[in-house]
Amino acid sequence: MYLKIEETIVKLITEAFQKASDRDLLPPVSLPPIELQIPRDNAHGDLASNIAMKVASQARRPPAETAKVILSLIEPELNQDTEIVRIEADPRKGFINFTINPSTLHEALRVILLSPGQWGESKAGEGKTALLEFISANPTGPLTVAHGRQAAVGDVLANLMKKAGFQVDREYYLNDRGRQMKILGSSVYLRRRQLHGEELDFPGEYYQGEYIINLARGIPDDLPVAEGKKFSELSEAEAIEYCGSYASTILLGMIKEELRDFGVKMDGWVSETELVAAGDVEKVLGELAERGSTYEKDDALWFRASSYGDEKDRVLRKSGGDLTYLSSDVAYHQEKYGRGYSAILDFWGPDHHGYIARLKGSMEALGLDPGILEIVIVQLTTLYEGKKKLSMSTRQGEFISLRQVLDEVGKDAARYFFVRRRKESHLDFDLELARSQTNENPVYYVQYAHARINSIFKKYTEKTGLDLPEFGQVDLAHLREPSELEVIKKLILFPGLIESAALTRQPHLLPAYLEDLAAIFHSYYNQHRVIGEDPEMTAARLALARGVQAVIAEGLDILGISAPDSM
RNA sequence: GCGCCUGUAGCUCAGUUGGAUAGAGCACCGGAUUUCUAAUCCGGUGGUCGCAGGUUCAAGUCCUGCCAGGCGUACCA
Repeated sequence: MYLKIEETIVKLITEAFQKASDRDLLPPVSLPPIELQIPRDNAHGDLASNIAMKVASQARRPPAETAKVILSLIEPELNQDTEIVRIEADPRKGFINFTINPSTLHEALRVILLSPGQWGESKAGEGKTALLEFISANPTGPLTVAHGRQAAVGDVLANLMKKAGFQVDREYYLNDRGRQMKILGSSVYLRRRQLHGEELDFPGEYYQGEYIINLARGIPDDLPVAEGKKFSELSEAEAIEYCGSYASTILLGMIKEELRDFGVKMDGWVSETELVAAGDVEKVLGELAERGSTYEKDDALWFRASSYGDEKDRVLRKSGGDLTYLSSDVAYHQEKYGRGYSAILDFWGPDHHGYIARLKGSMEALGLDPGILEIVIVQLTTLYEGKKKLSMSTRQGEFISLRQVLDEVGKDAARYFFVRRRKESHLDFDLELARSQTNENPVYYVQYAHARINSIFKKYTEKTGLDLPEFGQVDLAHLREPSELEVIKKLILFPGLIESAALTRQPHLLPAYLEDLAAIFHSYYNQHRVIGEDPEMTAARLALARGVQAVIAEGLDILGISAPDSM
C-alpha cells in the first residue's frame, strides 16, 4: 500500500521537474533516485522528499527555492480524491512534505481486516530458499543462556524470513564425536568410579557440572549393554565409550525437550558421526587436495586458509591422524551448498568469530560462492537478578542453564528478552524484570494491548447483544481523528518492517515496532472510547482495534510468543 | 601486536538508504479512573552521541587516527 503511494509521489516529482525545465522555471536536471522518508515530527507530513537538496548544485539555486517551484507545480493537481491531499515546502532546508489522504489509509486498513494474519507477508524472498543452522551445541551438557539467545535470534529470524517469502529450513548440527565426546565419556566414567568409593582426582578439563554425577548414577553395574554384556564386564576403554554414548543420548533427549519447551522446532538434525561414516569428510579432503588447497607439514594435513583471507593456514588432520572439527565442518557446509540454498546462515557466539575466515575460505577453495554463507554472530548474555550479576562460569559448572531461565520467567518473556536487543549488543537479562508482572515489563505491555482489545470486543457483545461487525465491510471513513490516522499509519509500516528485519537479519526491530504500536494504541484508548452512542462510529473504531489486534497477534506469532485474550 | 564486537540521558537501550529541534523504557517529580482491564495514559526533570580530525548543502550515522571495555588470536570446539 505504501509502495503505491511512493510510486505516485515519485511520478509527481519527476513530472514536476520536467515541467519546470519546459517552462524555464528550473534548468534541466538529471534526477537522482527519489527517496522518501517518514518525518520524525508529524507536523512535517507523512512522507518527505529531500530531492531539492540533492539537485541543489545542478539547479544552481538554494534547495528551498527549488522546493517552492516543485510545490507550485504539484499542488494544483491535488484534491480530495487523490492519494495525496497536501504538499508543503520547508522554507529552511528544502524538504518537500506530503500528507496522505485519509481515505487511502482507510483502504489500507481494510486490506488488513480482510486477511488478518497475512498483512506482514511480502514477496522479498520469493523463490529463494534459506537454511538456518543454530545452537548446534555438543550434547555434552545442558543448553546455556548463550545458546538460548542464539536459538531465539535464529528462530525468530527464520519466522521473519518465512513471512518475507523465503522458504526456510532450520537445522541442528550434532557434534557427536571427537575430543569433547571422549571427555564426556571419561567424565561420567570417572564420576561413576568415585560414586563407587574410589578416591580419584577429577581433572580440570573434564566436565564439572553436577549433571555428570547424575548421569553416572544412571549406570548400574548390571546394566545390559551391547551383546548381552553387562556394564561391569566392559574393559575400561569400552566402558568410557559406553559412558559417552549413554550420556550424550540422554543429554540430547534433554536438549530436544528443552527446545520444544522453548518453542523451537528443527527441520533437520545432522550428525557429525554419520557424516564421517558416510565418507563425506574424506571426500572433501580429497577435493581440497585436488584443487591444491592442502599440504602436509609436521605429519599433519593443512588447509591453505591464508590464501583465502585467513591470517594463517589451518590443520585438517592432526599428526596423530585424528580429524579436526574444521574438516567435518567443511564437509558439512559443502553438503549444505549441495542442497541448493540461496542463503546459508550459521548462528555463532562471539568466541567463534575467529573461525569465520577459515570456513568461508574453505568454501571458496572448493569453488563455491562464499557470499551465500552468512555467519551471524550473536553476542553474549549476562544474567542479573535485579542489580545482582549472576555467575556464569562454565569451568566451575555453575552456569545458569537455559532450562533454569525458562523455569524462572517462562517461554514468552525469555524469547522476548533474547531478541529485544540488537544481536551485536551484549545483553543484560534481568530475570527479576522478566518475571515481574508490572508496567516495567515490555512483554506484558505488548500482550496487554492484545488482551485489552479482546476485552473491548467482549464488552461490546455483552452490552449490545450483537455479534461483532463484519470488519471488512465496515465504513471506515468515520476514522478521522489524528490519533486514529496515527494508528493506521503505524499498521501500514508492518510489512516493510518485517521485510527489512528479515533482509538485514535484525529481529530486534520487531519487538521495538510492537512496543511502539502498543503505545500508540494504549494512548488512543485512553483518549477515545471505542464503544459509543453512534453505531457506525463504534463499528469503525472496533475495526481499527481489530486491525491493531491482528498485527500484534501476527507480530507475537513471529516472535513465537502467545497473544493472550485476557490477562 | 593483530582481528571482530561495543561506547548515545543516572541505568538498560533504540535511532531506517547520511536529513528537519537526538528518542523510548526504567528511575525521580507532578497529575488522570461515577463510563470499554490503571499490567494503561498525560505532563515535567535529565545529553560535550567515547575523543580528535576529515568528507558533505547536511554526520549519532560515512572515512582516518586515538582512548576505553568485551571476545578471539590452538594440531579445542
